[in-house]
Amino acid sequence: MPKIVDHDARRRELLDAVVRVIAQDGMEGATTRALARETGWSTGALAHYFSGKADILASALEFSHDRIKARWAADLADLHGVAALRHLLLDNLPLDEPRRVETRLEMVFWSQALSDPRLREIQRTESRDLRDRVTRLLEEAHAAGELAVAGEPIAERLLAFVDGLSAHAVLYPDRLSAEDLTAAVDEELARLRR
Amino acid sequence: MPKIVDHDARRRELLDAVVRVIAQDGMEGATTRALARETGWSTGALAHYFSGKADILASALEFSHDRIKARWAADLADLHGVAALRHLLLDNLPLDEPRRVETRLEMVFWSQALSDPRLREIQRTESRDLRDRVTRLLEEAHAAGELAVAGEPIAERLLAFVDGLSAHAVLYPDRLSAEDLTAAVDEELARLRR
Amino acid sequence: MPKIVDHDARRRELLDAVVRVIAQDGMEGATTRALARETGWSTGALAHYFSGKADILASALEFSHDRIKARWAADLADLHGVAALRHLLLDNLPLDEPRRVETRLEMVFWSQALSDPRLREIQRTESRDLRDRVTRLLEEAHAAGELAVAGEPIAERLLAFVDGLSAHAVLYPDRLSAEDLTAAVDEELARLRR
Amino acid sequence: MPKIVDHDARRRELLDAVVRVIAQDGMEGATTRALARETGWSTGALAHYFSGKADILASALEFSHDRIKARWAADLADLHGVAALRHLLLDNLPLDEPRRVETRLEMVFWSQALSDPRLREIQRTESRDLRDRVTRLLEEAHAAGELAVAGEPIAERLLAFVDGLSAHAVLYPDRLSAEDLTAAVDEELARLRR
DNA sequence: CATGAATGAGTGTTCATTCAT
DNA sequence: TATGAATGAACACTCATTCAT
Repeated sequence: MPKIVDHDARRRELLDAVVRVIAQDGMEGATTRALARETGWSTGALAHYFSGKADILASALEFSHDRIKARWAADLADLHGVAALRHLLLDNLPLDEPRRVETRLEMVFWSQALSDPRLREIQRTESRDLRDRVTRLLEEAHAAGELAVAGEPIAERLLAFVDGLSAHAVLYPDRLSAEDLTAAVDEELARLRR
Repeated sequence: MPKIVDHDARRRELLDAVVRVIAQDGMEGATTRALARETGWSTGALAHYFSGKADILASALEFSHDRIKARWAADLADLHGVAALRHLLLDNLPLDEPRRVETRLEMVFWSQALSDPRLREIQRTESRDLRDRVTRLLEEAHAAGELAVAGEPIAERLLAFVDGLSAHAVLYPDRLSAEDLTAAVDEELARLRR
Repeated sequence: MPKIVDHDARRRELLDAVVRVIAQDGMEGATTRALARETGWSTGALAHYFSGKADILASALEFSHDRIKARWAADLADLHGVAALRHLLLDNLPLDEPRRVETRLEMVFWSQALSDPRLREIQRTESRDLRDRVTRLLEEAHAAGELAVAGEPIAERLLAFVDGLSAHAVLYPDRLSAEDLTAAVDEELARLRR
Repeated sequence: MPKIVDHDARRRELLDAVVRVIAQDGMEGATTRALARETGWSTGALAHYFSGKADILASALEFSHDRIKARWAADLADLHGVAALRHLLLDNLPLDEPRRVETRLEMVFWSQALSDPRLREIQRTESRDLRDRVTRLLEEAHAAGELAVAGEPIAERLLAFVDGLSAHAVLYPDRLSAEDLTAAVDEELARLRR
């Protein structure tokens, strides 16, 4: 009997390394050799799990999103209304190193998505899901009397704000500390209460 | 008798084409050959004006910023306070095709800057200048009684918001129209009046 | 308790699949994976029966020849003189699909043999055996008064003609039908009668 | 002013080397690196003259055919009837080293053509042109009273015979000398006179 | 015996750069 | 100045082979 590998588990293990490389060195640094080196496997090994580089990249983006959503599922299970909303928004900010990696990855893929329809579609779907989730939380909080307003346009702007803060925070870390980011979100939420 | 060329004028002419290619096809599409083709010159010709590809890219980023700042110098000359502030913020949004090109370019360079210190430094400087300019306009408007508040942190957040909106607008054009973007800025300014 | 496998029978079973792949997709299509897939076994299984790819290819060539010779042994048992000769020559032509496969295989190996001494030696031996067999049949027919001439040079030319017809027939199927091929051989034999 | 290269002349120069490599080492030996080495240029240089390896191979086949046809144009200018026909048929045989190279090349491409429609089409066209040319020479000789028969089927068989002889001569050089090949053609022509 | 995961050298190709003209 | 031919390292990818299971 040959060694049997859990393909999905191995893919996730590989993609974890791929995400690190892209976040660290950008798309130019993400050569197949560099990816193989970071995974600890040979270049040929990647071929068993991905159909090619485009598949690796798209899978890495999906993997990162899946991991984030799994975290939300765990973290938001017991939260509701504004508390849940706040948690979700803060989770989208580069407040610690793992999330700085996520933000950097996301920014690299924003750029790629501008000229790659497949990546753009992945991000479109993910972003819409997040917006809808925020919209629902806004409405939940509004129904509970926690917020004075709700609605998709507000969700839209909140997320744009969060993404703008995230980008600035990783590009200009001396200008926006974790506290600044948290305070910015809290003040936005405070405004929505009025 | 050597041909006399206005180096700086030629550089700007070349960089205009470079900016178009990067905004259109991303960094992967910006090969030296593609850049040369778009400029209408040969690859060797670019070598007379730039020390290499890294120089072309950095120069393209600076060129785009310079052109934007020149536009501000012209547009903001007769504007003051909130009117100037509003114009500046709206100018940072992809409200028309030329500025969509600028936003796309900027996003490509955000990604590059994450792993390229030289580009990051250029953006750092430009971004700080813009933030300081916005801070001054806020204070000017506050002094004139147009705004209830002012200060660098507000400038910081305004610009983060504008960049977040810009990114979302080019990535998800069906979600944020030019009117949505303008309305978002106007409501932010309205809030600052209270 | 190891499984008992008839090695030679298994080899022939594998080689039958190998021959199909080579005849169908050429040498470039005959990757170890493609061969394994067609055999229905894993790549590793082939390693138990062959020392490597070169061995697979040489064995495939020999296998095809062996199968052809076994067919002759059966078909020619009761034939003599010109009748046997005619049968043998026609058997070398791509008159039906199985023999088109044989011709295609042979042509692929002609090409390989030009730069592979081992394959060339196999073909040399097989071709000489066939030529000698044809020579003997010519002499048998001549002795029986069926033919006016005999001799090795005639065998040589007959076989060159048959191979040329075979190659043309598979390369340009619209130019040489099965009937054309049969007629060509029959006219050659008719000439030898005079 | 840059060095200006006659692209077509350079292509022919490169293809001459490509033909040598393929005839010598077969298709497996014709790696881009090996081709570049034989041409005396770098691998990148080939990219200036060919769109890729498939283009190199197809061009090499066409180049060889063009060179052969140019030779015919020169050699057959003053020949007519059977003399022209004889010259043309003998020219198709590997009677000397340059034509052994041509035969080897042709055989490699026969094999490739079996699984490559583009190459097959090139050979189809060339082969049909040659057949038509032979048919015309047969009719010319027949009209001049030099031959007792003529017609396309005879051309078809003559060329199949010549190709079969060619293949056997390069595969089994000890069995068919240049004299044997010449004699075989001459006897075929003698038969057509009766 | 049989598997298929893993290897890494080798492939065709692209590209920033150099430089003779 | 400007050209574009030429380079050769680096790229993504394939493949015959090995081997632990």
